[in-house]
Amino acid sequence: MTVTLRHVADRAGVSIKTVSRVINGQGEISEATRARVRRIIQELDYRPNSLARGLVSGRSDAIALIIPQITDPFFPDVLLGAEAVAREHGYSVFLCNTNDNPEQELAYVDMMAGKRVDGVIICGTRLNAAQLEQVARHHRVSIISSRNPASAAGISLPAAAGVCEAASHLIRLGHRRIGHLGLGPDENVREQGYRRAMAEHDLPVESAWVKHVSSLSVETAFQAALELLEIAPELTALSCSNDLAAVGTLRACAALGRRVPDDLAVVGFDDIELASLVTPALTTVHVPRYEVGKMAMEQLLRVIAADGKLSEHIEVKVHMVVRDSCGARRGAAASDRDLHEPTGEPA
Amino acid sequence: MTVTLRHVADRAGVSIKTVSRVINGQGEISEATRARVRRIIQELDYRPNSLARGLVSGRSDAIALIIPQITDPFFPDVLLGAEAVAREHGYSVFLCNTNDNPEQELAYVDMMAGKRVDGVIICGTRLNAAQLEQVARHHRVSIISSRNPASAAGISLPAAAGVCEAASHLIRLGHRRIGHLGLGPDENVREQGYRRAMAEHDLPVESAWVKHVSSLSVETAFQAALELLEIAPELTALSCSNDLAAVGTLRACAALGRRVPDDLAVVGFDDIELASLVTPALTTVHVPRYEVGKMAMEQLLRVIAADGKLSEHIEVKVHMVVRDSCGARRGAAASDRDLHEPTGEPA
DNA sequence: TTGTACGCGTTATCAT
DNA sequence: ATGATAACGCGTACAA
Repeated sequence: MTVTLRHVADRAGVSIKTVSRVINGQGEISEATRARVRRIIQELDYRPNSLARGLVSGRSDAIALIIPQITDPFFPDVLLGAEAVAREHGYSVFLCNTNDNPEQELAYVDMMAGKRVDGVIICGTRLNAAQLEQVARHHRVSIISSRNPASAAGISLPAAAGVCEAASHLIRLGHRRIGHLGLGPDENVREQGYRRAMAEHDLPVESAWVKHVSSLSVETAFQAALELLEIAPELTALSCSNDLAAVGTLRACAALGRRVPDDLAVVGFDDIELASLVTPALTTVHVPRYEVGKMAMEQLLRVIAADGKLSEHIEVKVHMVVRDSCGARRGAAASDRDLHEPTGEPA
Repeated sequence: MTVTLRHVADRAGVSIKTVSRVINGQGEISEATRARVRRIIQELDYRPNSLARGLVSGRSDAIALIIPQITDPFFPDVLLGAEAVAREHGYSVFLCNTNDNPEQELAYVDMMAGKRVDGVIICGTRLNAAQLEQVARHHRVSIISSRNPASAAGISLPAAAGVCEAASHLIRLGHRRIGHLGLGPDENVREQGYRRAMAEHDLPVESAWVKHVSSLSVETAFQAALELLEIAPELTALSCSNDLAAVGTLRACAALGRRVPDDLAVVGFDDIELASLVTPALTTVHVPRYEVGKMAMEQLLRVIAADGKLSEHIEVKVHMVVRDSCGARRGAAASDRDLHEPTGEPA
């Protein structure tokens, strides 16, 4: 039923190798036969079978992108960047959404190994260091993380430094009782950034001030923030592991009647589009997500080209974006700072 | 380098067929050899090559999901639902992001045909009816759309009816000069819903009231709304093709100093999470996206099982969600309607 | 310039 | 219960 090289060759009265040649543009072929073969290919709507091709070439021209939650707006941007580069280079991408589940993540790694993907991008892994090392040893990977195994190539996000900067910002604004809301108890790089900022300023961190959630969504953060603010009403500021958590906190404050930033200052992380769309707009740390995805894929291409022998990390830069959720606003109207300036804006 | 059946067979002192049998759980195998083979497989970390498997079986256990923009929060949810079902059934999913570009969409369809995917889910296609028919004839597809080709199976979204309902809501609130902002000029199902509502109520639609954009994002909608409201300041309400467009409109109103809903009522479509997070919260039409993705994948499985001979559409239900952006708010505090009710909420 | 024959790793058909 | 062998569709030596 399905058209193969054989069919095209027979129909064109040539050998399959000749057809193969015109398809891959190799060797010298007479213009006449080339044209004829091309026509037959069109007529028969022939399409090379990637499976067969991959079987012999040992390459599948596919890569896997492993992420915890595509519904977190952080990841679609990363995906976009990675996919753009992948497509440019003829690669397709398998999307592997792990639902924040380490076991599902490992299962996907295995599955993708079976698919003989040429490489794997792991972003926002929920694996522990040992597991990640293990995966990196057996596969060609490009890891996007703030805790990259030394043995694996990838993109390094200065998350601890970023959160530290954000927390320091709160401290500079005069806050002393600052809490943290984030993933826990294991994935604590960001929390460490918060703790570092507190330590550097000789500020105590009460254990009740740190709240852990199992996944970062507006809803889970909303619940967690509600509990946190009940247990630790003395907090005047909250550092959140990402913007979704910060938005959940905003909602919790609204529900509790606490005004932001007056009654509670809030900082997020990631600078997803949502951060600038909520009220008050979030002060947060910008991560160039599209670039990160792009760089991760470029790095993966290098790993593939280097036959796996490459373990370089590239560190991206992040920077704070000050908006309204901490009360330290510099001029300008709240509504249009992050969009192009409209012409003739009325007062 | 890579471990094959052969290696396992040799090491276990059996034929490759025997190994194949224990892997696929076929035929009668003595417990002894089965155990031994299993052990060797573990030792060698053997993994069946899907490419080879697919070559002979004619199946790749992979499907393609084609979407215009993963950064539109509509699609991640659809993806999640589709992926969950896919994984349950042992399928992997290729993500094909077309960037709203019909040519890239067609290119992806071709590419995926080469990959010998077992089926394709097309969601939010930018192809015209003829192109879509064409694709549906040559591939096993499940199409998520509000304009499903009769010949193809899929999930049908009552977008026109939904927009009509939303626009009618505006009309019931007393609005007469209502505009529409959406994708154009081709993909106009939603616009038609708006026009139907206006027609049913004998209201005119000035050509200046309908604004087309080439893609639906906050940013493009912001620009478009700015222009629209300048050209047609007489509008008192705006029906938007989706929530992102509605949020862009909200931003434009903020920039122009027009209050929502007082100076302009706004309705969206999709009910993405963002809709309930902006201020004022959007009145919109809820689409059960996760369910849609799930159903689409289930439908695709049926198409595959039926050997492509299936063209049934399943229509999903949508419903209006009234929030604050039209001024027709029923009781309750704005902030917590869409999250679980907190205990002991202060006044 | 073009063709033949083999192998990629697996499943399936027959034997034994 | 197990094994030899032929496909699957394509690329690559090696010939011609």
